[in-house]
Amino acid sequence: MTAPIVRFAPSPTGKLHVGNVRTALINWLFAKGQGGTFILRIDDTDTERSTSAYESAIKEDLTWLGLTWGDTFNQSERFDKYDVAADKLRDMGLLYACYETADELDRQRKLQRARGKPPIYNRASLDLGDDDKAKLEAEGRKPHWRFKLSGERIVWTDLVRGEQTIDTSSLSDPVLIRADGSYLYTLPSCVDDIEAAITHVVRGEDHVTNSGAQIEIFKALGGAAPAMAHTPLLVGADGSGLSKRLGSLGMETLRDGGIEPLAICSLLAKLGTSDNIELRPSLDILSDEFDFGKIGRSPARFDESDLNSINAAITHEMSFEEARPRLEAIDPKAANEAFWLLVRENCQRIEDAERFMPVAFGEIEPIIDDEDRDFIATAARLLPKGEPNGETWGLWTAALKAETGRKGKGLFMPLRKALTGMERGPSVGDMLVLMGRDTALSRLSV
RNA sequence: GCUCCCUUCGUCUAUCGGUUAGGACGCCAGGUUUUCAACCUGGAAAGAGGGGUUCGAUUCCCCUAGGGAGUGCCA
Repeated sequence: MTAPIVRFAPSPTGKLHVGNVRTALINWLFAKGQGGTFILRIDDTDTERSTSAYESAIKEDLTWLGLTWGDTFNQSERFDKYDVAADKLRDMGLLYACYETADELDRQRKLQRARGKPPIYNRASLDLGDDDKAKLEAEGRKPHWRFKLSGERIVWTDLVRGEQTIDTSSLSDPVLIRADGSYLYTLPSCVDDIEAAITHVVRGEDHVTNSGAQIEIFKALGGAAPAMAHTPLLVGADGSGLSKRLGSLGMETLRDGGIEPLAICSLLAKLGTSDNIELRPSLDILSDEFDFGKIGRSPARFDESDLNSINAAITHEMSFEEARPRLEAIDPKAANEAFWLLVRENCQRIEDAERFMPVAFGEIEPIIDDEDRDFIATAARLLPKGEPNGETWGLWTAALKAETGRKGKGLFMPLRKALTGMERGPSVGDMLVLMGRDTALSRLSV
């Protein structure tokens, strides 16, 4: 196969969330795995809703995720190209002026629906003569422009869904140009895909019917349609649509919540595929493992708790150097290698290390149960002299065991609770070294 | 309403008519002689329902139910 060229084409009308990111990721992994090119196209033909703030947020998020692009451009800078394509379609008689208002169309659709018929545009404007049009325009009406579908069945072999058939006679002729002269995404997308020599259009299955219409546009414009791959959409953990929760599933929210990019990519790359869902070492490995054939056809549930456990796996192995900047952001004192290596296994996110800061370097409220008071007093008395080191814990607990006869949980848990104020956490012996003898003694004072 | 797609353990899935229906995550139990984590061992856990076709259906067909998507002068 020749090297594929793919594109991710977000509209800068909002922020990236797990749904878009999955599409971006799949495109990226496919391109990378085949030695191809990943293009970032900003679909900002809707100048009303598009903002440069969203555009830079999207680029920032993609960069953070590691989804770098070989080329990027904005559709808003290419209107002249779209004009040429539109003229061509008009000359071919495939783009025709329509004069219905949005209200009229809405009424028609409701009527058709009420009769149990599919709400398809009736092509009334196709029959308008020049006189009719002149009259309507004299009334001040501006036309919008529709692409004339062939009415034939469009067939393609989808890389995910297999043989696909779209009956264009069951579709409305798509509006390509609004009454105000601006372009909808349909035509620019085809024009750009042809010019960028896109080999594979990879997007969510919400686009399958669009693809049917767009394949006709590709052909009309003289190009062959790219290969198509439509992936099932993600749904929430409860099986319902993801749309309600997009805010909490935005990249910004996840990043602020301490989620690592590789956790997101690992989950999104494997979810809904026949591969196991687990942390993978890198995007390169993920792209080596990527295959359209592994993607199932039913919607996969996106569960945030999976994200947390994959993130925990990253955190448990993260080196001090990697964690350092984020630890510094918590507290300069937290940027301590011994501390990090001790607590990381108890952290799901780097930021969870903050929880153990008071234990190592600050004040905590010791937990000493009444029945353990004598034991703790004994412990304080037997704490080896000098600053604690790697040997101290073993010597100390052995002495305590000999003196009190306690062992196992009864021996260790009271010490843990007194010294750390918690029932769970990192190794107490190592924590003892960090907190120092004076702090330990003060926590053991009954 | 109409069109398309989907439906196997809780979750992601394997199975190309004959399997003790497999794996992973999660869960439960035990172990590793402190907790958590990690690791090891074991365990519970599934073919939406109903009809066909067939010697034999999870697998093929139909119906029903449920879910997703489309049906925009959104993308």
